[in-house]
Amino acid sequence: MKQTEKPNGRAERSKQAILDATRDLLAADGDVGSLTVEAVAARSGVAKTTIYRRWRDKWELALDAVMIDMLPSFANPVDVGDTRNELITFVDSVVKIWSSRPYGPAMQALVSQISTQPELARVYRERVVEPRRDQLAPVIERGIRRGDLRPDTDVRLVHEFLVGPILYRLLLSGPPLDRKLGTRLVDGILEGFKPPEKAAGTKRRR
Amino acid sequence: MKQTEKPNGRAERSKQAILDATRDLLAADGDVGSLTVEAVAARSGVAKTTIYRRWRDKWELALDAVMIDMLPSFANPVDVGDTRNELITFVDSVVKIWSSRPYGPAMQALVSQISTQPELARVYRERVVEPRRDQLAPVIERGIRRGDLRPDTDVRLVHEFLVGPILYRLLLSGPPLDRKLGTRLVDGILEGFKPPEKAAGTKRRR
Amino acid sequence: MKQTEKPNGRAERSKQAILDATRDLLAADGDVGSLTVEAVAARSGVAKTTIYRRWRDKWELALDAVMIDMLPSFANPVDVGDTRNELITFVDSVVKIWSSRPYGPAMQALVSQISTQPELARVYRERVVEPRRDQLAPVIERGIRRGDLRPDTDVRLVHEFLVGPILYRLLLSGPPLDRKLGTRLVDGILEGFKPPEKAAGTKRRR
Amino acid sequence: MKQTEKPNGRAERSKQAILDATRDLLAADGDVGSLTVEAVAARSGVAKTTIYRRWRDKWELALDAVMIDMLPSFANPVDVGDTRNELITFVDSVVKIWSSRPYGPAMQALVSQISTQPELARVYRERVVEPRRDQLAPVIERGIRRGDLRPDTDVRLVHEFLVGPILYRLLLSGPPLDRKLGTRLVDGILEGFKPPEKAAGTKRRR
DNA sequence: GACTAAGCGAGACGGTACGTCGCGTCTTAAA
DNA sequence: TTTAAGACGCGACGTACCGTCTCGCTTAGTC
Repeated sequence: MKQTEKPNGRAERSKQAILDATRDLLAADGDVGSLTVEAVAARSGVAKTTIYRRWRDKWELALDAVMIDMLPSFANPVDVGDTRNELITFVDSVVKIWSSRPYGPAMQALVSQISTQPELARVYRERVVEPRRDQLAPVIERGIRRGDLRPDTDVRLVHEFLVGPILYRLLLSGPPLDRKLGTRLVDGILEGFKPPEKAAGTKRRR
Repeated sequence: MKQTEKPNGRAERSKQAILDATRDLLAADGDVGSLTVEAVAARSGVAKTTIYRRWRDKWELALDAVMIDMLPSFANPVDVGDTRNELITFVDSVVKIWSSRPYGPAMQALVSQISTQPELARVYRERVVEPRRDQLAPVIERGIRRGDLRPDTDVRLVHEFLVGPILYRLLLSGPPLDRKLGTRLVDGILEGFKPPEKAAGTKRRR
Repeated sequence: MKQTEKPNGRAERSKQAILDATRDLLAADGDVGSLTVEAVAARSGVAKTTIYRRWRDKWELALDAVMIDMLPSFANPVDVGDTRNELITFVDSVVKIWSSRPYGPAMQALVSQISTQPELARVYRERVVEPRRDQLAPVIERGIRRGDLRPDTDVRLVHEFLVGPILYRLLLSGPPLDRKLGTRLVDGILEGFKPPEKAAGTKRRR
Repeated sequence: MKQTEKPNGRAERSKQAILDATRDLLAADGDVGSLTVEAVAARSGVAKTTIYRRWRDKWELALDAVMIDMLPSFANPVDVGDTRNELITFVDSVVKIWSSRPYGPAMQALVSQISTQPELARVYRERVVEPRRDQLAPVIERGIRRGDLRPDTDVRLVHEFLVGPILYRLLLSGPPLDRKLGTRLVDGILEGFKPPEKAAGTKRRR
């Protein structure tokens, strides 16, 4: 049995120490500059070499550190018989994670690296984007079956409509991510912006 | 008269050389790392000192360089009598700028700095986010007057629904920014995802 | 019986493998840098631990490796009835060993460590310098008895006159160690540099 | 005028600080390990980069540091009408420099690098070996003219006879470099080791 | 038409962190 | 019990850019 797989072996212990130190540093302040491999090494009581043995550079480390406990915190929307509520559950979990430390600031700091380094992008898509879309898919399916959503509703498009605006606020457009944001987004895309009287008779253009 | 204000003085000439070099380096490859102050100095035939005299650091320089010719390229949607077309014009100009060099890659590279440094964020909002919202406002107003949009349509929300998903694709979710994207986004938010027969009788919740 | 003393025990076999690997690496190229403990371990198929069990550090190992087969290769000058020839035999064995691989390059690489670390210096003197002087002593004694050398000839001084210049060439002054070098050195110290007519009547100053 | 050539410019000041720190560290203890570029930087209040800008590695720096004030300290033997005294003057200056700090220990530490790195070897020969031989040449010439030395006396050989044994003691054979050493060496090579009565009638073999 | 001071090129500098290398120690599983 | 395998703490390496700092030279604008 390899050492790395042993639950409480030295390898595992130092790995945890590194990830903890990384999260601490990311949470300490939003400054990307605070996350240095040397600082992680110092804080975790681990040698720099040990860090580089496991992660190619500090961005891979940071992504790992934030993803590992970001993933389980996603609310998995269960069937509550109400599509709107299920969508709000989904979108609120996005708002919640990105408005909490260290995840919001970490995302701000990491996003340039993720979108720039193909390997990081691949990992992020595989481990975050796709799982989240897979969580949303059954909600959409149930919504269509219930008659709450158009039969041709595209999961990918809905996903982008729900997450994109939150990302835009987090990164560029500024206003804080407040509690009501999720509800407004869900209502926005459910109802659309055409006035009801006109919407009734409109043929959907695609 | 100060030299800086003279149209073709030494100061102005070197400023242009610096901005040009910056754009060249950003366009050369998507790698952020290629943009170093020393590289800019070398390529523009200017001393590093001269760069630091004008910009606090390379991120301010980079933001300046890309904003300066990004701004005039925004399509200003004119009144064509059709709200949907006007919205598509707006959103297509976002898709277009972010899918072209060096603006897309530059945005990917800069977004972490913008969202992390308050001063950069302020500048970006003042000079990009708000002007774009100001462009969108008359479109929304005309749409409401024409009866194409609900009377309570929120410009800010529509803006975020149109730009957010594009940003999400550019940075994280991956799929390329294609030509049909703008149309799909506009139709998505106009119609909403409720089926027509139900949407007709629904009371909007806000 | 301890394993270390068993002629073909595991201990003895790995010791030989380590020494062989060390010599190979030293011979491979003159570069000292090629001799790393990790390289020795890899090449000998032995764990680093096993090396450190036997040698304090790589310099002790290296010195051991080169001394072990350097020692028996010393020509032990036998009584051939001619002092000059016996001295040439002695000095030529020094020239020969230091102009061959890996001994010359190894000496160049090791000399700083030997002269710097007291323990290594002690070992080198006990196992190389003194045995060689002990080889030279009977040659000098026979030379004095035969009337070929002054009665007060100092073995230590002759030894240093014969070996020193060779070492100087090997390490610093540069010219290659050629075959005639031994003869020139022996003649140089036998005759001295005073002209014969004067030397005859000179009283030796000491 | 280049800054580097300015006698008290920043460049020159930091260069001196670096060389001083290097000598201090070399003198502090004979340990080679004490001479680290980082230690030199720390002690001299200079950035590591500044050191690497001028010297390829710590060995070039060390060689420079010791050579610079070793060279002027060489006693240049003047014509005192007595060849033996002039030779003793020469050889004593070698004994003296190598028995003083930091030059002796530094030489012990550096000799492996000098003899191993062709570039260092070239510098050492050009700046130390050859100048010293050039100092010895006129002594030999005068000695021949005076009839104190054989007409075919080879400067190179005499030089090696005088310096080699000292080097051998410094590095390997052990006994300290004492004050009488120079005299013994000069007498040794002047008289040779053949007994006077035999030496008179001997034909020199070369 | 010379004088002078601001702005500039050039590039060395102190500094921080990088990612790498090899040392010598320590842990673990298998022989 | 000893070994091979190899992770680890450590310390230094040499590099890359950062942003600051002289230093003369250029170059306008003033006298």
